[in-house]
Formats: sequence, structure tokens, C-alpha cells
Amino acid sequence: VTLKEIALATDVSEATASLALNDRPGVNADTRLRVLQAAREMGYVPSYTAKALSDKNTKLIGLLVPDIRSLFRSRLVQEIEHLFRERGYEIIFATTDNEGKYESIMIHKFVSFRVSCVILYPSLKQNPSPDYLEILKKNNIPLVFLNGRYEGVNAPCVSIDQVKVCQEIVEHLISRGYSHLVYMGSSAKINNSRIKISSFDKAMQQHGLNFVEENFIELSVNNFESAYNATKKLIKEKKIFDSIVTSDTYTAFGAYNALKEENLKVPGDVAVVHFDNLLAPGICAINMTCVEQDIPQMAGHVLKTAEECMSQKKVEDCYITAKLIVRDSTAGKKAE
Amino acid sequence: VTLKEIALATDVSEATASLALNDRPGVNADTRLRVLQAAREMGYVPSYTAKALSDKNTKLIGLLVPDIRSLFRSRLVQEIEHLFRERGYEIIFATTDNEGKYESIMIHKFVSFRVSCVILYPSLKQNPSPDYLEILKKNNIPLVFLNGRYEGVNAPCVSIDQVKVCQEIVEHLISRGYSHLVYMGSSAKINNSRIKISSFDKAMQQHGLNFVEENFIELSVNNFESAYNATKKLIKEKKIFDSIVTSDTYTAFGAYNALKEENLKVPGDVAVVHFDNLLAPGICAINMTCVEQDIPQMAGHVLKTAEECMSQKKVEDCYITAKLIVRDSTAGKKAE
DNA sequence: TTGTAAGCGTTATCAA
DNA sequence: TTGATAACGCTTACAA
Repeated sequence: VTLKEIALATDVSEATASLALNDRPGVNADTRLRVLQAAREMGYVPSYTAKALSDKNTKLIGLLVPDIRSLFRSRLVQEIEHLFRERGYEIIFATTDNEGKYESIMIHKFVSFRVSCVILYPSLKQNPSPDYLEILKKNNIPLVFLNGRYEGVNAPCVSIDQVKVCQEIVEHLISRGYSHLVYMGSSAKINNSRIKISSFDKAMQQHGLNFVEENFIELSVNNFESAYNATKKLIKEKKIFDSIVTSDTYTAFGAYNALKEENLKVPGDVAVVHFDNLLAPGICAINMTCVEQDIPQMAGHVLKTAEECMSQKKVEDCYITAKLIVRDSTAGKKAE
Repeated sequence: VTLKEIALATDVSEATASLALNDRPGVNADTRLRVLQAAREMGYVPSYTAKALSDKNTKLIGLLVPDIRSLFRSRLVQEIEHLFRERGYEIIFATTDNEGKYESIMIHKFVSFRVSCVILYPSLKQNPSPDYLEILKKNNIPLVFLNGRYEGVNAPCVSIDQVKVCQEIVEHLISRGYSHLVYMGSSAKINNSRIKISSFDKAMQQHGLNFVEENFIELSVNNFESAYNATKKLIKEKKIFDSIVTSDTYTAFGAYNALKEENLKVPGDVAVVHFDNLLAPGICAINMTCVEQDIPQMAGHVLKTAEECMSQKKVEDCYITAKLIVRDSTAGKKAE
């Protein structure tokens, strides 16, 4: 159903019909009524496409995320979607299934849609800035990084304050007697992991310890299985460690189950800490010490940052303080 | 960056530039090269909006879901997004936060976008078919219901075969000695719950038992807390029951924790079964008997159904067989 | 108060 | 091999 059709049906010009439908002044009350009624009866809804073409203002947001199977990400996506929707934006949404190639494809699609802003949760396993981000710049589309960034791209990033929380984790573990930390997570080549690694190292050094490459275990996927296997391997290879930090809940439980099977006590022999705090304690086999990330706050900052970008303001990175929730999995280490 | 700009830059007409960029015959090889190069340098990406306006073929899908905080739904959404993306469709995605009013708003937006198809996971707590679905019909936009439907709307539905799996649950519980079933889930007014209720009743009747209104506990939200509270209330009010079925994992653990606190053994005193099979057993406090829903299969049928609708074929409802996974929470009932 | 006409960025048809 | 030109559905000056 188009404007023309309802103009025809009510015997007015398209211009008049348009004015009536958009509640603009300068239309006879009677005419307006007739037009509105016809529109309702015929089920007329103005074409966004056509409107966007003449308006030049899409109110569309491109949201690209590696995947939403993790508790953290699905909630983050929902929260972002919700906030933007309330502000009148629509979301074009895609996941990359962690495959970098889709990132390029989707960025192009977003440009094609002339979105007002792109929100990008990086998927690529290497850091050198991908050249397709250039296209955004050339088309004047602002970019907001979410929880990680590519280097050399001039765009703000909204993220957890990892430096701070990694420091907190280290302090906590050491205070409980654990001093051989292992971190399991995504490729060290990506910015997010790199920050964690250097933060752990810095914090450890303050205690005369350190966190080297060997203490970082790269998982190809962040799930139960891969963490389970990685932990089994650690034990088999007789690596020295007494605490494991993982990037999310599922991986933490993968590690936990492997430890249990090998008769290592959690806590006691090994402490386990994970990022995320999204499963109610009553659900899990053990209440783990974890990092609570304030998702609504994060989403709020994404909205704020995006809106600033869209209004051409200069915008700064935004780091959100996360909170360490101490529970059972990091109780004091057994005396040796 | 527009066609006009690159036409200007390369000193050809827009028509020629368009032909060159779309790889159509009838363009001098040299000209084509110049155009292509200019396009690359300038970061030209054709406007989807403009293209859609002249093409009349959007390859856009509107996907509307109550929320994606549940494990089941976030996976389902990701799977659907993935399959459609592979087929060249884009997804406009929104959640309704379980608020019916957003359903109306989003359906209008989808029409405005002239999407090729709407996929609707119902949010409304009442069943009478909402009138905004009329607008879809008037604008010739096919609709596919996902996991539930509104009555009186002529559109196919892709869903778990609830009748069958409810029957299976009842048979299983009875075989283990449990005969007083309670189901906790969304409002009985919605189609999905109604089907479960009538299926439970039918299956129970075959054993000389029955499932009445009293056996259905309506949860305002499907989460840990509300199931926890509902279970506490059941106990306080001394209702007779020896088995609880819930609509997802979180609610099942809410019930489980309430039972444990009241010193009821699971299994033994009470059996617990839930829909979903999405948390690795090693994560949970108890390995629960549950209903496995094949999400990739479901997403596949959604794609198939949507494509059939879009090509104007007549389309049937599609029921996907779910599987009962028997684990520890329904082991035999204690002798009384 | 209403209608005409131009423009938004494309594609497609037809002449040149 | 190319370039006008119309068309898609809408908004908005401007003219009537």
C-alpha cells in the first residue's frame, strides 16, 4: 500500500495526503480525516526505504557481535537493543559466528544500509586493523567498539575496565595463598586478551611474581569442552599452577570438572575465578568467585557513546568498573 | 559516497557507472576499470535503500522475539540469523521484553521496512489475535509463527511437538512412581501453555489421573526467582504434588532450590523435569531430566517455511519432535 | 487549503 | 558503448 494509492482513493494529491498523514498544519480538517481513515482501512504504513531516501536520516544501527550463545553477550545484545529501540532506533543485527570473514561482509552491508552508526564487538583473531573499517570512514559512518578494539582505528571503545579488575583478581588470589595463575581465554593476539595478560603480569610483579606467556592458555572456542580439555592437558603435562581464571562461566566449569576428575580440590588445591556473573548461584555445582559486569550500565554507555558519535562530538573511550564477587571457589589454599 | 559522485569523478554517466559496477555487459573494458577503481578508492557501496526502492525486493527479514535472555532463545535467534544470512537475507531484530505493546510497534516498523517476511515468536499474554497482524496481510507480507501462535491468523507455525513430548514426560514420571504433576510456565492464556496443559491432561487421563487448572502454576516471568517463590508457596499451602515440570532450565533450578530448602529430596520426594537442554551437565548442581529441543533443525524449518511463504506456496505447520533426556532428577519415587 | 514539481540514489529502457 | 530519462515512494518548497 503506497501514498499514491491512498491519494487516489481519497481524491487528493500525494502532497496533501502526506501532510495529513504526518500531522502537519495546512490541511483541511475534513480532508485530513478522510485521508487518515483511508490509510487505516487500507493498512497503509509509509515506506521506511522511501522516507530514508528523501530524509537522509536512517535511525538505523548496525550491531555486529561474534556470537550470542554466551550469557554475557546475549544479555548485552538484548540490553542494547532495548535502549536503542526506546530511542527510536532500529537494529540490524548479525553475528559473525567468530569468523572474521563475515565481519567484512556485514560492515559492507551496514554501509549499504547507510546506518547511522556501527557497533562492533570484534571477532577477528588478529589485531592489525582490517581495511574494511576504512569504508566506514569514507562514508562518514561512526563506529563504536564494544569490549575490545582493533588498533590504529580512531573510534571510541566501551569496555569493562580490565586493568583494574585483573589487578583485583590477583590481589585476591594472593591473599588467599594462590600464586601460580593461569588464564584461559581467546587468542592472545586480540586486544582484549592482551590487556588481560599485561594486567595480570603487572599485578603479579608487585608481589615479586610474574605472568608470562606460558601462563596464558589460548582456547580456540570459549566453551565447556575446550576448557575441560585444556585443563586436562595442563595436568597431564604437569604444569605448575594453583589458580585458573577463565573468560566466562562455561569455561570455568569446564576447568572445574577436569580438576575434579583429576582429584584436585577446588578450592584448596586450585582456585577458580571467571568473568560473568549470570547464573544464579543455586544452579551451579559450586558457587564460584567471579567478575560481575554491569550490563545495563555498559549498554547505557554504548548508547551514550553512539549518540555522541552521531552528533559529531569528540568521544572518549569508556571503561566500566567490574566487581569481583568472592564466593566459594577461592577459599584459602591448603597448606602444602 | 553515491553513484553520482563516482560518475562525476570518472566522467561517465550514472547509467554507465551503474552498468560497470554491476558487472553488466555493454561497457568498454577500459571504462569499467576506471569506474571500479574510483569506486574502490572512494569507498563506494551502493545504497540498499535506493536499490530496494527501484528493485522492490528487500531480502530483509523481521525477527521479533519476547526476549533472548533464555539459553534456548538466544541460541535459536543466533541459528536463525546465521541461516538467513547465508541465504543473503538481512535481519532486523527486536525483542519485546515480553511487553505486548512493543509487538504492535515492531510489526509496524517491519511493514515500514517492507520486509520480505516476519518471523514472530509471540509475546502477548492473551490469545485473541491482535489486529495489527491484519496490516501484514494488507501489505502482502508473509508471517511465520515461531513456537506458539495467535488464534484465527492464517499463518504457518514452526514449533516443538508439544503434544508428543508432554505425553512422554507423563509416561516417564508415572513409570517412576510420580503421579501428581505440576507445571510451571507462562500464562495459560497463551497458546503454548494451553497446548501443554491439554496434553498433560490427556496423557494423565490414560492412567486414570488428570491434570486440572490447579496443577498449572502461572509464572509472571520465567526465571529462577519466580519459580523459587512459586514452589515455596506450593509447599506452604500444602498442595499435593510429587513432580514439577518447568518451561526452562532456570525455573527448574528455582524450584529445585526451594524444594531442597524445605528438605524435600529430588528425586525421591519430588521429581523435576524441564524444557531445554543447554547447560552442560557438569555445570549444574544436579543433572536434571529434560527435554532436548533440536535448535538447528528448528531454525532450518523456519528458513524453509519462510522461503515457501515468500514464494507464495501454501505452507503447513511444522512440528519438531523433541527428545526426553532422562537423568538423575526423576529417579524412582521413595516408597511412602 | 490544495496541487505541482523537484529531489533522494538506484536500476532499466531506450535512443544516440 | 554510452547517455538521457523515467520510475520506485516519499518529503518539501513553491505556486495556485
